[in-house]
Amino acid sequence: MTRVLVIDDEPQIVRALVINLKARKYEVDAAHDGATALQLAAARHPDVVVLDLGLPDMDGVEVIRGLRGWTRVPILVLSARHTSDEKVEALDAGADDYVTKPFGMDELLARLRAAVRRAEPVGAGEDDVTTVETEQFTVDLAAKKVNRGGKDVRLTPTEWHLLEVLVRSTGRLVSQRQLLQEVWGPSYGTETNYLRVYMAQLRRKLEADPSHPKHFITEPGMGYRFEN
Amino acid sequence: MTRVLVIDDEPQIVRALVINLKARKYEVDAAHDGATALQLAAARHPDVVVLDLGLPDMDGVEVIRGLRGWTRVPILVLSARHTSDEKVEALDAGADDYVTKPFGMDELLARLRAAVRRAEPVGAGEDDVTTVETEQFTVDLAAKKVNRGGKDVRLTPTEWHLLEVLVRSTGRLVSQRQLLQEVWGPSYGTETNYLRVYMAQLRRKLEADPSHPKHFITEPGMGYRFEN
DNA sequence: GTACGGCGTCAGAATCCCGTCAAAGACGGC
DNA sequence: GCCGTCTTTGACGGGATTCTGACGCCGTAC
Repeated sequence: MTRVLVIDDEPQIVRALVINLKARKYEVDAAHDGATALQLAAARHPDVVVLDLGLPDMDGVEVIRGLRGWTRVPILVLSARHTSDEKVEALDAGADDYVTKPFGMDELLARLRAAVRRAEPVGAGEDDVTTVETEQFTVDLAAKKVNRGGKDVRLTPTEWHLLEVLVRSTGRLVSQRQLLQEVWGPSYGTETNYLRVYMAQLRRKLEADPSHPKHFITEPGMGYRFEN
Repeated sequence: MTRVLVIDDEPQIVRALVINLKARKYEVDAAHDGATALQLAAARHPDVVVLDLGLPDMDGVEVIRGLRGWTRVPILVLSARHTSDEKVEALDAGADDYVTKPFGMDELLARLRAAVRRAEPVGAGEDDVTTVETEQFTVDLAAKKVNRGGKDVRLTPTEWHLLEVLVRSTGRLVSQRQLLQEVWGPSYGTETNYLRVYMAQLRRKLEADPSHPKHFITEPGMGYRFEN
């Protein structure tokens, strides 16, 4: 699901955007000032940012610069200013698009889709690592492929999803609750038997010695960890 | 040097753009109709395209689709039409930005810079591939032709579009949702029966043994993959 | 030594997903 | 207005995937 960060200090605009975006199956975070926005962006890694330039605490262009310092996430600027200079400044600061208020919701959504589409196939913007290698096997996150000894390994959707979550935080412990919610959905959290079954599948398909795993480590009572 | 392709049938607009672009050290090609534009694009591989939708010989959106079949070059659309529908259609067809006439030259140039900047780090690789060959058949993305055993294969528009999307990300898994949204439009995403029907068509027309596909691989529950 | 909680394993049942086919509906050309 | 092509829709069978419960093992606490 695509995650959108909406930054605007006018509640009615935020409301309109949130409603429309959620109706179209986007995941939405909202901030009403620049400082919160930068924090949220760092914490949530949105796939696209919608930014109103008229914020109470800081200049909108500063927000753009703050984001561009560490991410290439598409930024779609909203503004009431129609002057050419404003647009040029925002675009040259790193914005991807500039829409003047009042705007048509259809158009905004289309521009949003365009921005997301452009960014997508490359590398999701945040992690540059698309392949992970171990002595036993290779995981290609972009192609969604696992190779072991020259042969592609077939994984079911659930197996793949679980592997993906673990590999994305290589070396770190991922709690059982977190795994369940990521793979099976937000309403799961206690069905640890699912994890046992699917971890066994993964180990059987990928570990050299499935009963003595080297990469898929169990942390009893806590969760699982992918070690490289 | 950045190469720009300008497509417009109004001489004075072309002149103004060419002068301004050349003054800023862009290399400029110009076309005054869609057919010439597509040829020029294939021959010269511009880094960015400025496209006026009002062309004498074909619909501007068709030009966008023609380009998008084989290249991800940024497309900046110019149009006198202000309606939301026009914009949405162009953007969803693959345009990157939409500027209504009359436009400010400063703004246009800023949007152009933004479009080029975005595309920069990616580029390099996949863009120049216009034909893909397998033992069974050859796909020419620019010419929109598929050849099998010396004969051209007739594909319907939908079949072609689906093939195009798959071939463009050869080796990578393309999710069902992504395929549906690319081929049928942004409002689709769950109609997987369409995919089943059209994948069957493609396999029947292109695979040596349609019931045991070598190139059009199904990843159950996830999507499809074109393997070469 | 024993009870208990957490984990791995296994196998059967229910469900989901895919490929296939055929027919109805929409569209465009003549 | 008719006809052919393309797209959409529905139904069906077979196979893969997911869910579920039972069982045994192991370490820890008492």
